[in-house]
Amino acid sequence: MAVPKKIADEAKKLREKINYHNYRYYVLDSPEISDPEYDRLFRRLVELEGKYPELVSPDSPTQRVGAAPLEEFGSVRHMFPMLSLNNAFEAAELREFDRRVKTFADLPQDEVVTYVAELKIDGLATCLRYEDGLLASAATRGDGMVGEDVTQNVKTIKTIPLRWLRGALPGTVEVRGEVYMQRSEFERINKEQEAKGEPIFANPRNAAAGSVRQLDSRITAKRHLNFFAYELRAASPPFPSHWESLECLKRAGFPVNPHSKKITGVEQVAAYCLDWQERQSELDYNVDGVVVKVNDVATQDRAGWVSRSPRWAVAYKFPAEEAVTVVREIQASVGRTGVLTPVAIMDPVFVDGSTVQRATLHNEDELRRKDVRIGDTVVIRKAGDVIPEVVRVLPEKRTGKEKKFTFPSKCPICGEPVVRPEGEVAHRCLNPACPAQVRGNIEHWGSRNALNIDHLGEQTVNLLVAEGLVKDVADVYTLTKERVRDLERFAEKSADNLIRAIENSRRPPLAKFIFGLGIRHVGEHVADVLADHFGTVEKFLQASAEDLSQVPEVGPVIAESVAEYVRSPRSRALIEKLLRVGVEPQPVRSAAAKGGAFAGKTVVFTGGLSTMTRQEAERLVKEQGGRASSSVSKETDYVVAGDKPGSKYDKAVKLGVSVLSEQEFLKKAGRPGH
DNA sequence: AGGCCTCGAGTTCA
DNA sequence: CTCGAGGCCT
Repeated sequence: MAVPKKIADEAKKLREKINYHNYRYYVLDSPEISDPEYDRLFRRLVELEGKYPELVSPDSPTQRVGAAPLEEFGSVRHMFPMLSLNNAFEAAELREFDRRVKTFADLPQDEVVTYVAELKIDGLATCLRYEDGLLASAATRGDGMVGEDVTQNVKTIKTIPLRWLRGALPGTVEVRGEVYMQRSEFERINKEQEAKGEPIFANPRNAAAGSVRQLDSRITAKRHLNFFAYELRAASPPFPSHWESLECLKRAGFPVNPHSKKITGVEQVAAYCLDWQERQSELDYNVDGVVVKVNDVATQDRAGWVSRSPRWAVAYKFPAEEAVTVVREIQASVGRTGVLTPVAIMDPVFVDGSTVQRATLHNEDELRRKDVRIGDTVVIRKAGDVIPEVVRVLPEKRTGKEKKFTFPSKCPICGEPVVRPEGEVAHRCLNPACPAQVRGNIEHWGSRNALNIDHLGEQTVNLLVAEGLVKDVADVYTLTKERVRDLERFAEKSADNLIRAIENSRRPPLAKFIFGLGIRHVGEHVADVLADHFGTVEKFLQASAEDLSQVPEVGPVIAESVAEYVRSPRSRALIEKLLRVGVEPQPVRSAAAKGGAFAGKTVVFTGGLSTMTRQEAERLVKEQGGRASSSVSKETDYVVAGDKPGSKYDKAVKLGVSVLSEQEFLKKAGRPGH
């Protein structure tokens, strides 16, 4: 049944009206009409949409109430990676930042730079994608490249425009900002949770995070989340300054933090930071610092990037919440490599959202520097919001009964001797058969970045090893459902899950296989490099120290460690056993053979890249069949000169090697405008 | 030789 | 996130 034109027009008008009043009410906090009037408009729209379901458009305000629960979140790739910022903890570091900006942007040191300072809201970084002004998707930060699709949930946030009110930019743009929960709302929700006998949230950030990651967006709708926009990104930068982007966002109807300020000169910036450090409690939301950005986009571009963070922005962090507790014991925990790590066991204390009881002391040197003793009263805080850290000892609380910790001379797990090798800080148990190492190796094999075997976590591994079912990683593949099911805590279903997860891991890419072996100095990255270089397990097993040191990024230490590993009868036996029980590492399909823009070519990068990290660029070269090297020689085919190229550029010119700009490189790789 | 950047390995709690 | 250490550039 076609919708009569008159009705369609009315619905459209209603949507626009409601969206406008929404904005007046929620963003500007100055409604033009009364609540009953608003409700009348809303009910009329619901009525029309009920009668003619085809009227429901994605930007209809009725879509904000939440939809049926999802099975799981999809994933969304960000147009531009969401990167992290360098931190500053005091004014001196802000001045240092200012100095670096000028150095790298080729400005005289007496130049006064204009910055934009914005409160750093303690919430969840979120990326909204708009297509021709219409909200298309919303994603969490995730790993910076790919986030979770939380569109349904974000639509319930009333201050986020489903369609730009005015000045919509054409094409695809990303609006980034922080989803947060006001303190008052947090308290309201916790009271509600308490009344329902449900667990309460530790802090507003956790409450916001929990609400955004609700599979049932109807629940999210009931938690009144909020949003501040702070970044606008499009294929080509739409404005010459950051401040103008913020103004555009405001015009479009986004809430932009009212305390954001354009500031001239680093001294004024420092004053702003210190001012808000004092006044943060005046706000109805938590802030953990101030973000400072160079205002002028051209200056930003000249200042460039260091690996994954921009040189033109910095996060000034307010001092973290601290707590005082007592160290009752210091334990040495043994990791999979045999390293003994001292861990302080403390009286439980509540800091920044959770109760903390343990904190790593890293190693002997660190422990000495901080001079932590058993019985000491210490100040602790969360490093980066999660990991507890001992900040300092309070020596005035000492009674004289405190005991210094001495590293055990025998491994606490297997009783074999512990040594601290010359020139290293780590204490090690050298016994490869030490249960801690055996368990650790199996756990590592199953871990997410190695063979990714679900359900093979710490608990399960402990049990399997204790029961004698598994002595090494190869034994994992001889497990049967019947044998697992007979274990305690394992019923039909969980046994099934485990066995299936193991079966799914039988054909890993060579790189994952090598990483999973847990060879010393071979982490994810080096494993990747080795797999690409050797291509098959057979070739890898024949590698000599000399072959290995030819591999870029592999120096003498890694070469020796790997050579030792592949020649050791113990590890050869293990690998043979793995192959025998049916693990088939997949040879690397040579990109060179497949052809590609850089087939058989060697590419070297110099200077900073603006649209991707060095690593990503190197991966791109590899995907296209080429090899990324780090030094220029006559074997080099291309040198890609980014921002501020170094001596490699000069060398390329001298040797007559072709030099590409970043844009030319991207074009060649088939990713123009990436 | 010294400095910078990246990588590896260990860690916490819910 | 932390520290330590390996590799490469200057």
